Amino acid sequence: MENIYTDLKILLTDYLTTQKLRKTDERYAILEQICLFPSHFDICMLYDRLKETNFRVSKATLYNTLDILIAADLIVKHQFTAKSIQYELKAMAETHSHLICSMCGAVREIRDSSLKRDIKNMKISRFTPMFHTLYIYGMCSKCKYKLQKNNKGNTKQ
Amino acid sequence: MENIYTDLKILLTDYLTTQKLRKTDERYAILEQICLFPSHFDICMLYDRLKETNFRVSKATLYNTLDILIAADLIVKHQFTAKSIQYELKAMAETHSHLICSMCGAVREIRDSSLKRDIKNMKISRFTPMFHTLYIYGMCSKCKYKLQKNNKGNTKQ
DNA sequence: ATGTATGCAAACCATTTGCAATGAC
DNA sequence: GTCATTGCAAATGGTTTGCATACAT
Repeated sequence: MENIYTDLKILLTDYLTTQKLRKTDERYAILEQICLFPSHFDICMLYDRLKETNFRVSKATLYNTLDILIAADLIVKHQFTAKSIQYELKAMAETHSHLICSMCGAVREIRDSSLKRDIKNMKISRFTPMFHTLYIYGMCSKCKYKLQKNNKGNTKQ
Repeated sequence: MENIYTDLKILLTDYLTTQKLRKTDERYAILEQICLFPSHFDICMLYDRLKETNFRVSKATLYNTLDILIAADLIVKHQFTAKSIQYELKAMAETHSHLICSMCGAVREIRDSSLKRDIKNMKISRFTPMFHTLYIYGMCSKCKYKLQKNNKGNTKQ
């Protein structure tokens, strides 16, 4: 599982080299921590995680580094909700779509290989697709259950 | 074209009535202006538009009202980019997906009825889908052209 | 030695909140 | 008359920026 970092480390080094950017400890430490997240994460989660493991990195550096990782095509940015941006390893994001509960904000992933294929095969003029996100908004079973329970009280609507 | 407002006005009235919310002039004026936008809009655009037409409405009321319109299922929220949220009439959003240029941020719409159907037919356990968004990120032809032109200078990479 | 990267703190800005005044019911 | 709604201004909080210091090259 951790060996995804082994691969991405090489890609990062390649990118930093061709772009003439510096190979700092912070950049590798950040990528390493990102590889340990099971899926999405936000800046705060990453910040806290780094603080309690290797070494603390400033927020400014985090934002800067995440932009580099996006440019290097290693991670992607999600905006499921207005509050706080979420990130994810691109390699992981490619394998699933997202179910987002409009009530509680919970995000779940689902595999949908056939749909992915259809999207990839779409013919689009004057546009070169690189990456896509499919967000399906709705209600998770927990919230639906809560809602039904609440509605039992007012049967006359 | 404007008669979409005629329809939505009725739906809004229904919603406000069942939810025991007040039918204020502001709420109808806001919905009316929204119906005049050809597609996406943000709070600022709506605020300016209202100021130069009917009457000025405060930002606080705008945010409040948009939340009601979302709850009433008349509009949807988009987060194409981190900066500023965009909104769109739900009836319009259902007809297309979005192409977003990662370089210049331009958003274009494309119709994709077969894909929409596939997504609707997906079987998802423990989740009730209400609405979905497909964002395809990539490069628009203008930016691609610019990039190619720039790269001609440095052939040695 | 040079100039990029980092950390800190201040700035920014869209959105939210608190509260007094207004107006729908 | 009551209480939801509005407008205003202040607060919030995630993200960005400016600048002095640190360090990769």
